[in-house]
Amino acid sequence: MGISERKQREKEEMRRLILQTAMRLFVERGFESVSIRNIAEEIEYSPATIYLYFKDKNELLHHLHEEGFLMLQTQMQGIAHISEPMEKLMALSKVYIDFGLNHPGMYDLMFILNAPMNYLEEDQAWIQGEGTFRFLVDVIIACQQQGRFAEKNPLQVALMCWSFVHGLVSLEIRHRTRVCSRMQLPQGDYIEMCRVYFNETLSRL
Amino acid sequence: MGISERKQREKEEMRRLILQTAMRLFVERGFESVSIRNIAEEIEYSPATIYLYFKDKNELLHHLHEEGFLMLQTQMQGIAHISEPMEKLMALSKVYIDFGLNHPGMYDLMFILNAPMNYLEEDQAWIQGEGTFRFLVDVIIACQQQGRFAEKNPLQVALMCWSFVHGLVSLEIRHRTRVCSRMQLPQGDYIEMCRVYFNETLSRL
DNA sequence: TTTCTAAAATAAACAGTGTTCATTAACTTT
DNA sequence: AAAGTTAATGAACACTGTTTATTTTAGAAA
Repeated sequence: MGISERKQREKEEMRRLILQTAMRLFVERGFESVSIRNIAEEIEYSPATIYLYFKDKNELLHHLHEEGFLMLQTQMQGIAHISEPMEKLMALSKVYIDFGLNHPGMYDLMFILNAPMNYLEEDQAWIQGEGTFRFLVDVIIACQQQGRFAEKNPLQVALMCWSFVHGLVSLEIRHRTRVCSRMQLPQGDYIEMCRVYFNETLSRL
Repeated sequence: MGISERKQREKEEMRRLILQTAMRLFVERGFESVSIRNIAEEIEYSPATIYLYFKDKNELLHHLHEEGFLMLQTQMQGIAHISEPMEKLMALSKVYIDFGLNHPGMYDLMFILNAPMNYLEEDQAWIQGEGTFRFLVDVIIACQQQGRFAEKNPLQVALMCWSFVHGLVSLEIRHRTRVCSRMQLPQGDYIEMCRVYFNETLSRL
């Protein structure tokens, strides 16, 4: 029964072709100008074909956002070797911020846009987000075992850290930090702000 | 020459009618489902008429986002009387977070969406944002005069505070805090997190 | 009061979007 | 070769923001 296996394989290849093309257009010309028709034209198929492989655009975007998490997690593997917890927390923040500023479109999809979340049911888990968040929580717990962050709920501390760096990145991406550039706050000092946040304040809890 | 004055007034009234209707639809049925045609139908004019009063949708959204800042600033006036700076900082955070969670569509427009910023030229000031940010900076400076926040750049400290609360609100609005609700972090504890952030950590700088 | 003119409003179109469905083409099985 | 199954598509639907030529409206001048 090699035929149905081949068909399965071809179907999977088609899915990947669509995703890869969508991703390429996405980073090439930005998110808001990637339509189903654009993708279809690029792969020389009819727009309707894409709907044979993905329920709707939300599902397509969800899979793209999944790819984004693979990218981010790859970056995060680069700091897995760091054993000193506070150093690791700083390094993690740097990875996160760099990722956001270097791949704003991807960051958008992962942490700002509604679309990829609309694909999930109300009660369904956001697996990618949880996996990444878990990484942060574990670092926080390691910090706590060194006596940092008092005996606070590690999830709460993790959410505080995440909120802080997400706030920085998303305000920057959506051009809201303009209030600062006009006020002569040195740009690109985000890592320094993390250092202040983590080393000089949060860690004294 | 009362006629041209009346015409001016009528023109201004029409602008307000469009803005008010847009705003109503906007809070009623959410942002993504408010089209120029919807607004036009609601006020019983042709869609093309709206383009006689607003250059494009970006400009319309920019004026809506301006209204949002008026709302927020009104809320902020409610804490103007507080003289103790750290208390004021906490109250300001509460106002900001409550505003975001109670008017997610408005918050979206003011701090997340690209559209209203696209109306501004590259080098043009984001007046509304700067005005509101200034309020925060002044509170920070008052805190510093009490010996808080060391001798850090007040703009930087302000951006850190803003990033933190914006991170919390925007992750919540865009349903990214799902990672926590599934991990049993008590929801609605944002104000407590601010307390920890400001009182127990940042203020020790 | 009637004609002229300038402003306001619109109908219709353009080019695009996501999505669906009846029809066609290709391939597998009988 | 005929029948059955699956994949792909053309064409349409109901939208979107936006522009332009045309018509309506209303004040000014005759």
